[in-house]
Amino acid sequence: MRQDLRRLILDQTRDLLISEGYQSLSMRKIAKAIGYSATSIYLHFKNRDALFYALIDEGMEKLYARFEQVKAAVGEPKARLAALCESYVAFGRENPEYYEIMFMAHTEDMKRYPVESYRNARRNLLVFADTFAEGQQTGVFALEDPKEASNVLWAMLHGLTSLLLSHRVDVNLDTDQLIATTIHHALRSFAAVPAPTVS
Amino acid sequence: MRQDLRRLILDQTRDLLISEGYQSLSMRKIAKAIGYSATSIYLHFKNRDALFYALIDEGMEKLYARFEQVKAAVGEPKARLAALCESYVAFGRENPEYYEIMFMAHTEDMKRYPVESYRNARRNLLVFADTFAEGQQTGVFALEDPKEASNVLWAMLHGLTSLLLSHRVDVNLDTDQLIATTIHHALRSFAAVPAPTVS
DNA sequence: ACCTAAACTTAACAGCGTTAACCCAGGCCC
DNA sequence: GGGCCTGGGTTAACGCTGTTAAGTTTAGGT
Repeated sequence: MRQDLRRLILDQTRDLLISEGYQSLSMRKIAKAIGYSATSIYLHFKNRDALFYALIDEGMEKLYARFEQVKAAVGEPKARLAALCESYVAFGRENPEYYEIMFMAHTEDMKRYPVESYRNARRNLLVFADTFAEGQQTGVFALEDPKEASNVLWAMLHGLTSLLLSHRVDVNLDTDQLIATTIHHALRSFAAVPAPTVS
Repeated sequence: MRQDLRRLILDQTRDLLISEGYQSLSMRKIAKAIGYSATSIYLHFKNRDALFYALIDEGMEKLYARFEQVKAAVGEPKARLAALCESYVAFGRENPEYYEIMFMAHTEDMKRYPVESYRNARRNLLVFADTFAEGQQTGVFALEDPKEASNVLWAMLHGLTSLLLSHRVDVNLDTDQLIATTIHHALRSFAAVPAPTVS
């Protein structure tokens, strides 16, 4: 069945991505993994990029599901924002292969990323923006534009996560400590109340 | 002469990188650009990665030169830190091709990045750390470890820069505004004095 | 029984990084 | 001067890559 093979391709590609990494992935390897010829993949995906886009979409869904859980569990905006931050970084560390294709894929690769997928991915940012807007109204956050604030926070979190995943951070630094400190500073920068003199 | 061709390879590779991008770069294209056979490149660089490492080193030098200028021009720690942040992001935007290979190159590609180059690159982080340490003593910054703080700040700046370069930021947002806000928040998170209630 | 359409395969193209083998000019030693 | 080595360069080739064109097989409908 048409849908079955598509599902099989996606699953095997994800497994290969996890086990062997993005770099060593090829259409022919995927073909071998699914037990079909390489060209059969093109019956289900326009090309290599389209296949990866589909995986990116899946990753975005996974991340969103995680955010939904946080949203349901934590009501207070400040605490929820903190939980979202931790959730984002944890997602990246637990699913490096997803995170890489989702947010670290090369510029040119993303040029033809479908608009509807882009909009779907944007939902994740909106979770941040909504929380910012909520906390802005209750006066716990100091910011001008929730949308802009969500991008600022995302940039901070993405910087941390991507540096960690690409092993560019000083090995002498404790990773968990660095994550905690970064999130602490990120949140502190949006806090309405005067911050303490020592971090 | 041996050194001349090495220089020519580096220059042409950089030019190709700028004009055609990282993705479409190949040893054979470089060869055509320098007017030699592809294999001649291997007489000067062990392999493709080594060639890129050399370019990364050049990029790190360029960035460092920029930082040195800031260091010389701005004495006060807080103002200097702000200038360094702006300088970092500006470097990324003005030299996207350098920034990409320096900080956005794929994980696996960096596994064999030479240790001495790594140490050289670290100098750039030290400029941040030194400024933090200086401001910490005079009491204008609230932080525990200057080294850790420099990594936190770097993560924030890198997140912003890489998202901008990969065109992942909402096009409706004004780029300069976003940069200003992000840097403002990043610095605010390290400020010792209580921050104002509105950003 | 014949036609069509879908699902899939084989063969091929052009390009990739890299290696092995070879060529050839210049300098050194006898 | 003849032999030899060496450094800088070459060509040919290997085994990859993504992708396309053409061909094959299979199932279903009339």
